[in-house]
Amino acid sequence: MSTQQKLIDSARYLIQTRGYNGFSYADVAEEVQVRKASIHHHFPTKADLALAVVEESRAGILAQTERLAGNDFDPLQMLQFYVGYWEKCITDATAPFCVAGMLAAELPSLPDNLAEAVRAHFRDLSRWLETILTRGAQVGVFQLRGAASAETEAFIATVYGAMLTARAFGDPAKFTEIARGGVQRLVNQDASKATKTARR
Amino acid sequence: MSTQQKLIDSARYLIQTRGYNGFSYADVAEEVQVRKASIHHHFPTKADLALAVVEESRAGILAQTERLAGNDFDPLQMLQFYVGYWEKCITDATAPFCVAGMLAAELPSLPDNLAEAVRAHFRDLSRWLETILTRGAQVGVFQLRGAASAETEAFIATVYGAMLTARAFGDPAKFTEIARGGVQRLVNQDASKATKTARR
DNA sequence: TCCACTCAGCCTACTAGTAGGTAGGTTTTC
DNA sequence: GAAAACCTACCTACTAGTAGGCTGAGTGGA
Repeated sequence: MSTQQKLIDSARYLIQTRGYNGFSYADVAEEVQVRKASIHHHFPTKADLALAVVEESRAGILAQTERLAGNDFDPLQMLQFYVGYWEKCITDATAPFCVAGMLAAELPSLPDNLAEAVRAHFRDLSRWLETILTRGAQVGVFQLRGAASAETEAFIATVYGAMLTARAFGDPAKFTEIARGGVQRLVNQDASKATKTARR
Repeated sequence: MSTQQKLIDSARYLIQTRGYNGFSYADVAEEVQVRKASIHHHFPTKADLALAVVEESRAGILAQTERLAGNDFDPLQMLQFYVGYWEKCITDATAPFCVAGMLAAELPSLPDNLAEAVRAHFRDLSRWLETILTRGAQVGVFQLRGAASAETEAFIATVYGAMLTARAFGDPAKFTEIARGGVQRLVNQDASKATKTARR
């Protein structure tokens, strides 16, 4: 793996655990086993490094969004995949928190360009999830109580709130419990009782 | 107001906006218009200052919890009061985030005693809310889908997730929208349709 | 009433250590 | 041999925290 990638990975982990204001170039240098100056070679400023971390995540979401274009996906399975991804990350502590969630909390103290990237991340995530929820409602797998945008934001709040709660109680299991409840809430109870294969 | 209280208030605001790792004694000194050394006089270490902030919040919750002892309260009104409190704080930006929520995100990087106080805060909050939810279920105002503890944690996640979401999107209205939805979800639909006065 | 004393509160001036960042030279790679 | 990667050595600004002195409001005699 390239040093540049190692630097991004290290920064990601440090942001997840300690936040933007809680880590330094010295920490990254220690982890990746290079000198501080070498990090500045790849990322002139700390904001540049954090930006690279966020943009990498955004690219991941964007790639996922494009895969939804064909409309031939299972909305429920997609949501369960999303929650399951974080379940695994949080449970085995590889990524005990979403990097964008951490940065969102620190938003008012972040450099402008980084703050904007974080907001963009949430817009991207929101768009991706709203597509899934809308599609799910169309095929009858989901039952939305309000506007798709509002339901999407509520779902995002549940997932990120679940991360925070799990951290606050020091218990990863709480994430699973709360997040799965958030998915279940969207599922159309009538449809899931009647048929098990509610596809187009 | 005493200097000590001014220091706590200043620290509270700074933690809410920038987090524990995002502010310094210099910032507090600037705001309260005293010298750094004077802060150390009142609070020997930064952790002591932050601890005072958290303990003040805990005391508030504890006082609220004691008021529930008599069982003569309206559970729905209580929950709406809680959400309304944060609605006001976030909307008028007096307190754009819960101090414990912010610290919970930073938990892994906090000094031990401070981290423990934050966890204790969440235990207290959880106990208070669970009392309200349980009582609400007893009198039929609320309808709990699962265990009271699970519902409580889900509600906490929704509220704190709503704060994070509002900050991420730079829109305080999102907090109101999501949090009120969180309350509504608990309300017993049958009961609220049938009678408007579901008291003991 | 005056003096001696205490003490909280606040100050200036300082410490050791760390922050992010830079200048410029050396090594590695294509 | 040129570019990219990485280094040593350094800088300035800032961090939390300390040492020790000044002030002014009480307190307890005699």
